[in-house]
Amino acid sequence: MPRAGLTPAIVVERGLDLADEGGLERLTLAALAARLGVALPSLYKHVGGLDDLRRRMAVAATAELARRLGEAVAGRSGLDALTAMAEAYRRYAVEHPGGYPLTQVAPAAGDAEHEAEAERAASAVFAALRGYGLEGDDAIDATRALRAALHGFVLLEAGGGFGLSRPPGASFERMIAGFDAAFAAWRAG
Amino acid sequence: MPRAGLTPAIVVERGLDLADEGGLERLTLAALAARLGVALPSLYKHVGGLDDLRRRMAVAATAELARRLGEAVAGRSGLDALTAMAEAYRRYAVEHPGGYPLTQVAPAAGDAEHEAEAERAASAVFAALRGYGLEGDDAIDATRALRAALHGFVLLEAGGGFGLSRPPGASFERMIAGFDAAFAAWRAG
DNA sequence: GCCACCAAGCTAATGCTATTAGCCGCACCT
DNA sequence: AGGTGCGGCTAATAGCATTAGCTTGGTGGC
Repeated sequence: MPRAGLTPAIVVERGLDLADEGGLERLTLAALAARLGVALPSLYKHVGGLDDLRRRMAVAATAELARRLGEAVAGRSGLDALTAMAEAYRRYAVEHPGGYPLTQVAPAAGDAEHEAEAERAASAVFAALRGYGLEGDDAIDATRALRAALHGFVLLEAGGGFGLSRPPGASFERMIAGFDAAFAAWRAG
Repeated sequence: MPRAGLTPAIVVERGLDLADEGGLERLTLAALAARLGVALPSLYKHVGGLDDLRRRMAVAATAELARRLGEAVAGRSGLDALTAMAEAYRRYAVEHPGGYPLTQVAPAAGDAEHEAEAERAASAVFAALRGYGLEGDDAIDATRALRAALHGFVLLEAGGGFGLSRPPGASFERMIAGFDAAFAAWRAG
């Protein structure tokens, strides 16, 4: 019998595909093994189990999100940076409905690799606010509010939490414009 | 053997307790049956299965959230209403970490009971914005932004997504203040 | 070119989960 | 007191993750 030629990277990649297609609940070792044309236990030669697979997927997804966010804010500032970052954020979530939720699970304590990627992603959000001149607690509060709004928006959109009355993209743009104005006057908040 | 005296309501209630203690992943029919002092298949006399249990829990949790939000906005307006509603929202999420996520899953198509409760909760959020004089798409966008921020904030807080550097409550207050200012100037957004 | 080794695949077995089928007895209603 | 329905039970099935241990194919050393 010919070997399948799997590697941990391939397993993680196909796992992300599977999650994007059917949601994270459908990510099962059995389904993934079938997708890869391999018996279920064979996967254990490449990943440590379902939990380990999910962790690796989270690291990969977070790295990709961080990369896109970093690219979006590079060379931009103010509303321009904020808009580009937010659009990149939402686009990633729309394109990767299975991978996105993994980018927002907190890394396990001591998981340096995962923590580093999560930090990179959070830094890109933070960087989009650099032009607003916020410092200390102001900057922390602003970053938290922005992350919360982005996270909540894409989750509600993906979950069908918004009605069908108005395109989500329009509401998203308006929300970002609202944040731009709020950040400009943040110190008075 | 003495009867346990279960009802669907009791099963749902204990299920919510279980979810609040260990998270939604730990909500298993086996654990719930053990908690209720009953064999696993006995639960099927009261709920249709795991999916049905989760749906009933979602309805109950959403009803409770809607009740609290409705009470918070009653007799208040403007920033007062916004703050009270937001505090009630966050408090519910903190007190019911297992039940809260269920309040934000979209009802199945045709599930009138679930839809009605979800509508009640969304209406309470909407009602908190009444004092800002927003209409049409402006009101839709504002409600979506507020819901997104509330949802994202409590999820990130519960998931440990925020660092330990600053109390989340302070950031939450600041976020609400930011929304108050943003809604006051929303039409210009 | 052969051989030995290692890793990648496999089958088999275990235990946990949900679900269904079918049995039994308690408690209420007349 | 008796009948009946409902709420509990045990048994059986199927899907999942995980572990153990076997087999074989590809590759590097000689």
